[in-house]
Amino acid sequence: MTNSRFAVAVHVLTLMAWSDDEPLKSEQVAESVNTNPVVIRRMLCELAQAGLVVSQTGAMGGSRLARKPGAITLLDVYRALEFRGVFSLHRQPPSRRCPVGVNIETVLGNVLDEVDSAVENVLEAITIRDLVKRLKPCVSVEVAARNGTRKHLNGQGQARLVTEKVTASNTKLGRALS
Amino acid sequence: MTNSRFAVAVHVLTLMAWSDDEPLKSEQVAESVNTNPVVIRRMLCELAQAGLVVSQTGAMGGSRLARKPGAITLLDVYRALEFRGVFSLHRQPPSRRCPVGVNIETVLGNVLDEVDSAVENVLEAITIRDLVKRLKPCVSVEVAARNGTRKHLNGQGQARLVTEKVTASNTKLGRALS
DNA sequence: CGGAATTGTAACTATAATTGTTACAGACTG
DNA sequence: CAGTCTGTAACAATTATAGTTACAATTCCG
Repeated sequence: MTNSRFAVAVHVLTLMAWSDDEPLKSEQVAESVNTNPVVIRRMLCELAQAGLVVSQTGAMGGSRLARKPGAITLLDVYRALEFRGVFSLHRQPPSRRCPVGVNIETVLGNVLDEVDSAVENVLEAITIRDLVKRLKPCVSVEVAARNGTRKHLNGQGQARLVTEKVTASNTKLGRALS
Repeated sequence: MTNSRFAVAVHVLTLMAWSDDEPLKSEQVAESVNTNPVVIRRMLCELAQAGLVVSQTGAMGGSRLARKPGAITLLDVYRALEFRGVFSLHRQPPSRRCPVGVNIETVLGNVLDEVDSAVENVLEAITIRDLVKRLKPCVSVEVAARNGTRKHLNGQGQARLVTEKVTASNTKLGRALS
């Protein structure tokens, strides 16, 4: 798959799990993912339709997980994005005058189903909570490294237009992102 | 995956297995796959580089399997086409200023490796010979049906420019395709 | 209430991968 | 030598994804 939709969706949900129940703005998420906020909102709509996140419009709005991270599997994410399977069949159907062409789609379809099942079994066994857990050791290493080289790693952020009022942007993840 | 390269490659190899050792011309294969001969030749080059087929240039040339169908697994095909894995990571790397973004690629990479392994295990267990076997029952049903409706199903082929000499086109699969 | 902040969404453009097409040089057969 | 094929380059067409701009609708807060 040339596409990173799955990776981005998992990233987004993991970010929300990381930030507990605090709603995130699409702009914050976009900054972490390193893309455009509209791309994120588009994806959040899909995830919301699948019941994985809930969003709120208006000032102080944002999105958060609809369930606990342990109750969201990567299979849920995969299905939310409506992938059609790992491989595709022929774009245009093979010749019906050829004894192989006429039936290869059926046979291949069975193979692709087998592959898809295998993929789904793996994805079903991993939850967003698992990913957060896997993330934590990496991050503490990272934080340790960062403490040793504070001058290098701090201060490379662009100036953010954050007021000093206590807002959602001024909480745990908000600070991490700004 | 939006692409049908895998399906086409498997189709091609199955076709060659079906036709035993008789070399097939790219035009014949293209007719079965319902695409352009150059698309087939391009793919045959990849399969040849991977050691799955051998081709011969010149008159009376064509391509055939380099090994017995039972010695070619779908994993061989998958690898020949150099897929990079079932999913991709982010196109552009996530923010290094975000505690999630900075490590999500590592964590996701592990997940994608797990998925890829699962896919490869399935593909490794299926050979081209298996597919030919799976094909055969379908085809006999098809042949039976065709015999009942011969007038409909015959004669819809375009006129082919086949000489009546005994050529490769005049053998088992050649007849089926013409 | 009115203004500011955010999502949802439409309508584009841009980018990238695959697929399809034309053309032709080089290899092989008879 | 004449005719058949593959290998390959070059380019157009198609499709999916990603990015951008714009704006209506919703919600919060003073």
